[in-house]
Amino acid sequence: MWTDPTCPVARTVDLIGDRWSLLIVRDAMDGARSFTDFQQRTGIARNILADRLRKLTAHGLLAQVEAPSGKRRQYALTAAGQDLFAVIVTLRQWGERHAFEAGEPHSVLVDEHGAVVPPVVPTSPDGTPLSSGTTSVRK
Amino acid sequence: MWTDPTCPVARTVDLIGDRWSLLIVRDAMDGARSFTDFQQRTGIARNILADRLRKLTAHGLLAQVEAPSGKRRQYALTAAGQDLFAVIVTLRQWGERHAFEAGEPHSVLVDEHGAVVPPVVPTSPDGTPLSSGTTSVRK
DNA sequence: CAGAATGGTTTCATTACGCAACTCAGTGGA
DNA sequence: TCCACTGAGTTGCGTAATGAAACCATTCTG
Repeated sequence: MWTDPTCPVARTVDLIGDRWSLLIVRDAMDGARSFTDFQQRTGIARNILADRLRKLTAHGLLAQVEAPSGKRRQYALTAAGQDLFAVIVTLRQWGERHAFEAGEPHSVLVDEHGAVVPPVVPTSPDGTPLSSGTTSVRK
Repeated sequence: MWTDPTCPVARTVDLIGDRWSLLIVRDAMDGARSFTDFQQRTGIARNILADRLRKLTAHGLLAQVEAPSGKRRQYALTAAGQDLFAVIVTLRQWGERHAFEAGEPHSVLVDEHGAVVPPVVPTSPDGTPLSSGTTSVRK
């Protein structure tokens, strides 16, 4: 099924590598829970949203949970879904750096004190910043 | 044109949020340079590969460069393309954690000394690890 | 120079996506 | 209780994207 079945990047892209899944996860992290909530935030077509919610649920990124007080069922991120946080953040930071013209306004990710989240950078165990030139894939 | 014009995540997903673009970038980081090289590594259809290489080039992630000794032109990552390193790494690490059965073999990212790259985690300026619960998007 | 390899393009069938209309169950107010 | 309303999808259908395979023009290579 995969070109390279042992590559984690390929598997991840196979699960969330489309136009909408990551935006659904983004909005779930930002508090979206209901069908219409997702639909209005993303602007996705309703049938596609239904399909993506099904797939994300089937793959264990989302789960349908009972709402507290007799309300309708809602979608919530599972632990695996929450764990995409670092992916969303790096995507966001790349976009901030490269997808906007100079001076063009865009939203910014801040921590609970309002401080801008500094760039996420992969490092080796001793803290040395890494790049594609200083890393390799071991099979 | 954009899904959400001010969200960096949406813009980034608009550029590379499909089944193949990220795999092309992954392979470029792993040394792929020629058309057939990309085609064989990813298994993508040739017409789609041509289209993606055009788009990635148009968006400034790849550039066509003259090869050293009168060889054919090749594709190389631009600085913006190289800067996707953190995105690829977080996708890879998520996949390692969640897209494989226990004990199922997969490739691993190592630094130049062969040490496994530790999990990338967003932090606030003081080094505190962050999650979706401790961050928010400021418009 | 002939043959092979490279880097695509074209054609056509299949699939995915997007929009609008429709269904259906569960509130919610009079 | 009755019935309108909202939320959560599903269905139908037209358009766009994708994939497989064949085809073509340069560029190497012997």
